[in-house]
Amino acid sequence: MSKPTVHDIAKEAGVSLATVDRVLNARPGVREKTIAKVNAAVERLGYVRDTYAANLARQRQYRFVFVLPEGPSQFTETLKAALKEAYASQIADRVVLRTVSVPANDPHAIVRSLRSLDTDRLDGVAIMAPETPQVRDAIARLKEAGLAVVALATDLPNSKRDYFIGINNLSAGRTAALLMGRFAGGRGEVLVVTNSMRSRDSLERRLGFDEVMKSDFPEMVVLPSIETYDDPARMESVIADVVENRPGVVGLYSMGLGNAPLLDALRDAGRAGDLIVIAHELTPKTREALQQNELAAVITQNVGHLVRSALRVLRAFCDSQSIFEAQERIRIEIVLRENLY
Amino acid sequence: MSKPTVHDIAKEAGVSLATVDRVLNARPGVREKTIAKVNAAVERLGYVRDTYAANLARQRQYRFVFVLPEGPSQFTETLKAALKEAYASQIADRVVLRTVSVPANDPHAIVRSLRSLDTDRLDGVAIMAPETPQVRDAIARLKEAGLAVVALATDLPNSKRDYFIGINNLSAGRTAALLMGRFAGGRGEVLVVTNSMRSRDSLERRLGFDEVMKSDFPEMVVLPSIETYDDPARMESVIADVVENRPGVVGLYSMGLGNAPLLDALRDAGRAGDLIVIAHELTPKTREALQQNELAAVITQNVGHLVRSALRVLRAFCDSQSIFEAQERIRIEIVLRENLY
DNA sequence: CTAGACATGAGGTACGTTCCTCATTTACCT
DNA sequence: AGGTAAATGAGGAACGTACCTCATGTCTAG
Repeated sequence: MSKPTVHDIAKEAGVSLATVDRVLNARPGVREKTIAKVNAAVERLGYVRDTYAANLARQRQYRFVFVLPEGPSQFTETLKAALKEAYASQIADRVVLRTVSVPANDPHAIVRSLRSLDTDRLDGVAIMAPETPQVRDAIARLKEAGLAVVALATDLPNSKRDYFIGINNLSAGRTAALLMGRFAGGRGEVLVVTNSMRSRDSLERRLGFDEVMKSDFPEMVVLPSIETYDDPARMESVIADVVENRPGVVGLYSMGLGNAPLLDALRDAGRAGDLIVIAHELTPKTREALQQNELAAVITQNVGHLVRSALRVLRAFCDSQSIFEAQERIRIEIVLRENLY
Repeated sequence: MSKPTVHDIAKEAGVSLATVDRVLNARPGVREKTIAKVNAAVERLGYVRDTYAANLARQRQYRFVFVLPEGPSQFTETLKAALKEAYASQIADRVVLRTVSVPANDPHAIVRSLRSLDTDRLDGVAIMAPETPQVRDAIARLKEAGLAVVALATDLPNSKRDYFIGINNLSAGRTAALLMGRFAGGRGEVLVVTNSMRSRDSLERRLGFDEVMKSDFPEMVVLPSIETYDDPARMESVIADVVENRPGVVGLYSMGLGNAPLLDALRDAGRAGDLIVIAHELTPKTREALQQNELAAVITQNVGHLVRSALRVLRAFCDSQSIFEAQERIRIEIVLRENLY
């Protein structure tokens, strides 16, 4: 009645416990025919390995480091909170976690941090950082040392990272465009702002945004991307310019970070709730703006999923197990005023 | 260096292993002073119980039954698939699962099924069924027998169920209205269809839909709900009527089940991709319709979350542990063509 | 036919916890 | 002080799996 164990498999297959163990753990020294017998028994009894017991016996420890951008970004804060939360749950069992903060805009500092990691006392690293040649080299070094490496939230596609955990930013941009186009009724001009176009995320989002705008809303005009370089004053002047000189602008797509200054500037200009504003990442600020109808929609990813997925994937790579892709795909979530949860 | 064990605690507190065990598991027969000593040691060493080992030793088994509506509903099918998937993962550890199908529209058959459950060999039940007085009574009986009972997807608010796992349908309706209003530009008539208004879900969605329509889009006209009683022919005639006699209709909100016949009828009438159609539940059919631009949006809940959450909550109630509400809240997801994942 | 390689069996220990029994110590009451 | 109840200690078995050693069985090449 209860779950079958390895002993049951041994009996069912007519072999010894040792052989069952050899087959289940892919150890050498078993004939094809015997392997088939054991697998058949597994199949027949519906055996599933008791991970509790297995991990206990294996005495496995996973030592991971999360390298995250420092500074008071709302996104990073929620990420750290999610990490703490995941650590307290069963997903982090047998995981020893450490977080390292690095200045996001200083490639050398990032590299220094990555190089200072003690690869002997580590099994995996999750990195959220912009891609530079130096970062690529540092990752190559980590991989050579045999660590599992995943890119978190921001991809590092040309590095040797094992996996990317995050949303497809092209799709995110396409989703934003579809919403913008439909909300605007397919007419008018759209302003696109970001803190920096040097970030891969912004580039990809812009690309996707343009694709859908062109194909689905050919009558709309998308203005060139404006960079604010995290400067609130610059943001103010951009918005002021729109108010005064651009009466045709009906929508605003904020691709990058820095939604707080944007919302402030809109309020100051008296255009909050009037323009169709679509932004990224659900934070306390954007949440409030949704409630106030100052944001039409927020496109976001579930940060809890992000870190849980990172942990699962790192573990899988450490054990050179395969990954259940469907479970690790991070969804592009659309949040409106009414589904703020 | 590695995690402290009960043995370390015993040494640190200067007591025996047996006493540590008594304290950790709140067994009687330990002086207050000794309890304090042990707890101090736990604190000092940062001991956390190894749940793997604990569950292994405890030999805990959770015997759950899922009572689901039978019949070839796409939603039920995906639910069952998700259940199977969850069963194979760590979330279902030490869980013995069984599924029971009941005819959704036969309250007596549902009650018969619920009554036939052997409460002695069961720890918890998840039920997806419309609420009737008889169902309420049957649930009361299950509770009296000491089982954990959760309502799945459809709430049973007046029964003695311990918890409801699913989305807030009022919010779902409100979300649909917000999308519909913004997509339609705040003008035009909206047709609302469902297979049956006898379902609480449809009632609540309609309520939420009307609320937002009235407050945010006062110029739009929402027509009375039309019931199709799962009859494709009736669906055809409803759509045909709109095409011929209702030129003012710009949008269609499908609140309930039966999206396949709806989409067929729209295609037949040549109105697919022309009307703004919003429906519920992501299934292969609605997924395809999104891709074809025949559906403007789908409002859905993640079925994987639904069952995982149900399993977690049932376990928590069995162990009379508290529930981490934030984790169990099922999100109202908005799916467009571009974030179909 | 036999050496040697390979396949399999038998049995043990370990992981961290739970839960049990039985013996011993301690504290308290009269 | 003696008796009794409560508190504590000591030790062991079990959970399901991993991993180890050593013995034995089986096949194949020369």
